[in-house]
Amino acid sequence: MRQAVTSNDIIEMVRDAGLRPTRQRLSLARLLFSGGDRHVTAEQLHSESLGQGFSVSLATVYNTLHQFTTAGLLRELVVDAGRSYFDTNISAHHHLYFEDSGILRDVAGDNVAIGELPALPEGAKISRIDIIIRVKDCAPAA
Amino acid sequence: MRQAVTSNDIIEMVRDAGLRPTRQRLSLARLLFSGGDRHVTAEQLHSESLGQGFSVSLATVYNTLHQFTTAGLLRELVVDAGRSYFDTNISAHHHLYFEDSGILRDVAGDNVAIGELPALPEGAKISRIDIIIRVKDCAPAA
DNA sequence: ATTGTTTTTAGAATCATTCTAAAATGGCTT
DNA sequence: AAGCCATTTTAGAATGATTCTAAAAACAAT
Ligand SMILES: [Mn+2]
Ligand SMILES: [Mn+2]
Ligand SMILES: [Zn+2]
Ligand SMILES: [Zn+2]
Repeated sequence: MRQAVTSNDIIEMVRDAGLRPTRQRLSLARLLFSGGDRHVTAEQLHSESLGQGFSVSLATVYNTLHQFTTAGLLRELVVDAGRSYFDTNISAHHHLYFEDSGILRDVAGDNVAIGELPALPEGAKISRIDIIIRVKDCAPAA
Repeated sequence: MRQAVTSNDIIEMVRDAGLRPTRQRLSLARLLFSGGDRHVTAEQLHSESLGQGFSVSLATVYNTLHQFTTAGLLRELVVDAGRSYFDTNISAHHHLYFEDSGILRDVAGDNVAIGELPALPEGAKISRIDIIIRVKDCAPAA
């Protein structure tokens, strides 16, 4: 399980990722990992931080999100051209995407079965399979 | 079948899409639909046009790609943050994406089975299901 | 405290895409 | 053919998310 709650858990998590537990990284990690799983954009996380009264630069938010992603603490989702979401749920699962509201919802990974795939070229390895179910909220976003 | 080869087929296709068969649209349509299926970006199609000696503005390439997409002649793929691909294959199928080279390859639609999905909210409709198998070409791109 | 490394930051730069407003073209009618 | 009006194309500016730059701040180790 990787449900961090205490300050020490957060510090551990960042340190284990090979990153210095700086004030900014710890605050962002707390926002990301202290509640349930989330899907956030850099801008969202940035304004959430400012809202909570602690200021980080947007550049640091981007740096941190990418560092966490490289360390395997986050997964980057491409669901909409020109905007990246970061997912705190790194287990195998897929997504429901509400195109109108921009909201993402998880779909359990075992709800999808993949049959035979074409043979891959020499030395190629599947790095990930992304499944996005695009939904049109025919009613205006609640 | 929608394999267009003759000039008349191309004109028909554009006209049936509710668009005037202008020189630019016909030339772009010919590039897109005269060979086998393709996955192109706006930039790619634009420089391909210039390469063939007929000049279109990039704005027109974007306009045309979106108009063709709206008309159902193309499908827009989001596979990489910050770059849109347009797919001339509009039948139900999925994609293999070579992350290093940026190449897309089709995967037959019946190679994938989707189980039960979570209940959708009132009036919501699935508009599309995108499956992207990301491949790391462990060897340098051929 | 000193030093050397890592991190943060403001602001500039990038880059795909969209927008704007003007010029060109197309389709009709006379 | 000439005139008219709607549609299309276009160059260039604008946008917006992201990345880069180079300098200041924070950190860890001595
Ligand atoms: Mn990225
Ligand atoms: Mn688009
Ligand atoms: Zn998720
Ligand atoms: Zn395809």
